[in-house]
Amino acid sequence: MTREILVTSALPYANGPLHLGHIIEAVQTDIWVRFQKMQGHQCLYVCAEDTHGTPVMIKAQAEGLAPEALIAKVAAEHQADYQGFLIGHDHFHSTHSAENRHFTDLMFTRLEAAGHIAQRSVRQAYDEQAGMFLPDRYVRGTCPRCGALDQYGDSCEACGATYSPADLKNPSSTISGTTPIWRDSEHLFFALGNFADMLREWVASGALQTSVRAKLDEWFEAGLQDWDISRDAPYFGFEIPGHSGKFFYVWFDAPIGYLGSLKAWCERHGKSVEHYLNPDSSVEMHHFIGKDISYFHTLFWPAVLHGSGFRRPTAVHVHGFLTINGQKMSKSRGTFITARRYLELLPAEALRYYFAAKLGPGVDDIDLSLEDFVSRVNSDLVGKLVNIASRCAGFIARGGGQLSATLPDEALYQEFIAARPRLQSAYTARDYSLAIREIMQLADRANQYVDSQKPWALAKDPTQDEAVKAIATQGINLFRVLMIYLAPVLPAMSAKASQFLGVPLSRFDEIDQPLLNAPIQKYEALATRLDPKVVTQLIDTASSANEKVKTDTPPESGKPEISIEDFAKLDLRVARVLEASEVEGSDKLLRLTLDLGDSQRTVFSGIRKHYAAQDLVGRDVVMVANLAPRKMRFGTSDGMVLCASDAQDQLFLLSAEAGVPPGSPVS
RNA sequence: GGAAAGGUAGCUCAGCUGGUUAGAGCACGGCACUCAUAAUGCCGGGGUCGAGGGUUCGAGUCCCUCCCUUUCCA
Repeated sequence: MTREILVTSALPYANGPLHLGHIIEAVQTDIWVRFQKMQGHQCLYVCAEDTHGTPVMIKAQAEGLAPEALIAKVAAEHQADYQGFLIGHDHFHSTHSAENRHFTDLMFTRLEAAGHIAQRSVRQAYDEQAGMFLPDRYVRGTCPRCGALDQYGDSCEACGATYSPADLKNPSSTISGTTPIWRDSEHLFFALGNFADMLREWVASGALQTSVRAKLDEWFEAGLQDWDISRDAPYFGFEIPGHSGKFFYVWFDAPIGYLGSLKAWCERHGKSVEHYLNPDSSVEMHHFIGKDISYFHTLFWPAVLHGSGFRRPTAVHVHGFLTINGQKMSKSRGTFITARRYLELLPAEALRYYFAAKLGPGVDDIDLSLEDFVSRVNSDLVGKLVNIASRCAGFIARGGGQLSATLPDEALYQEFIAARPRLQSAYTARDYSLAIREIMQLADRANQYVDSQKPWALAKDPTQDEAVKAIATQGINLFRVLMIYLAPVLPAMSAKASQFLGVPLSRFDEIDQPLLNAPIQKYEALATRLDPKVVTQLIDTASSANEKVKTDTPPESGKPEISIEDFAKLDLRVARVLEASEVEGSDKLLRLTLDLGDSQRTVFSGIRKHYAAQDLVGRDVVMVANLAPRKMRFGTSDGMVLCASDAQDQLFLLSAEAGVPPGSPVS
């Protein structure tokens, strides 16, 4: 039975380049879509640029562009990157489009008419100089709990506390640097709570992975809160009909972008968009997303769809994050690898293959281990898979370029075909790593077969020409089956293989018949080995390649330049450790008593993991003597000792050379 | 703080509802072969399955405690 399937992956946001985290999601989705198409299903893959909101507006200002110009530029870059990775969107649209406005207005109007929109006043930080309300992330200040400086308005990176910008001490606007004032404004809210029963029923329908479902149960338990969907001007977005000066929050119209893109596709292809979106539509709708945006896609989105008279998603498929060499992607570590950077250095399909080999159906994070990446691609793809064709092609060419009329080992061919249902269910379930394992096992079998038949030995005997050709024909046929199995993952390579074999590799059921009596073309390399040195450059130079990126986002590691006067404010002193003891009730802290020559200080230092208390006594360390005292649970810390840390967060205590009297100033 | 996922050979990972000597790929060592992009095949070394308790005739697999990593908290 032919299924109709609408598929989306999350919309990339128009304020920065795509990185490999975007790509893994696109690859996961694309493989699934290509697989469905190879099953003969009608599968439509749409995506769009997510364009609205404060970050885009600010960035456009910073670049001296109109927002429309910025999003056009970024969207073009994003699409080029997607194409580079062979992502086969049937349509790529924009949330800043007539189609999206149509659905956004329509859905809001319907929700409002049905009583799902509430209105109430919200007090929010306001930047008088910039003349705008500030999202939480645009207010920075001192954490109210731990006192860490320069924290975002919603949470503290140092102690993990969450709060509202109003709780920050010394708040300042990241836009103008001025101190924000607090101002009231009317906001519109989507009454999510109205949909609790509907959502529970939807969740029970099996639309979600079990772990995501468990998360939803938690959210249900906590109670569904109204969702603030309006923002005040100035805001780059759609003005809300009937509420002049109010704009749709970017997260309201972003998922609607799926539908806007669908509508644009339908109009170009003479199809009815209602067919896809009616509540009783038989079309399946699948969303692929990262786990960070689960809430929007598993609660708000189905509720908004349902509340405005549309169908709900068939499934939301959530994947984990991408790490590089086991570490979080980070600009300062150089592991923030942009899609562009990768494509400049390496072939797209190598990464597609590697991601496929590691992607499972769960929400676990996926690690890109560069060393593993190289060996995996080189040995699996080149050493095993491509090698089958490469080692057999010569025998066929010498025998006239024509495959034999029969397979010498029909049973082996059957064994390869027999894997098909297992692979189909693995692909369907997004368990690509399982599929790849199976396929590579078969590739091993194919090499074993050739090895056991030793065609190169037979080739020395002219009377054995037919046998040699038959063995190679068997090998080529096994290769053909494998390339069809891998076609969703390796579309370009399978296209090349298709030319080589002279037949399409576009549907799984093509393998029912072996390829016999057919001419094949001269073999040309289908894949080449990755050079480990080049792969290393992904990281080595990624940080410098991203310098441009760095300057237009708040620096993560780099701190703002300071003057000599700023530096002079620090009172750094050499101090001798008189006593050191472990703090009971803490596994990180040591209590240090420091001698400053004319006085003594008590300082708590979180270095217990790296230094034993008794080893510190007598050492001359460097301390900040004029740091504001901080009250802690265990007492007051009156200063801090300085440490260096490496990338693994190993700490190295700074110490002074012997002979310096305690209390000496450091400058 | 609350919650989730994970911690299995040097590396990346499989191990279903508990059951014979814990697996694969890569890396490593030896042998074979030379058709193939020094590819392939065979053989081998290597793991107290995070730690400690418990249930059981029997636990990587179930229960409890703890440690570590990662993630989520609208």
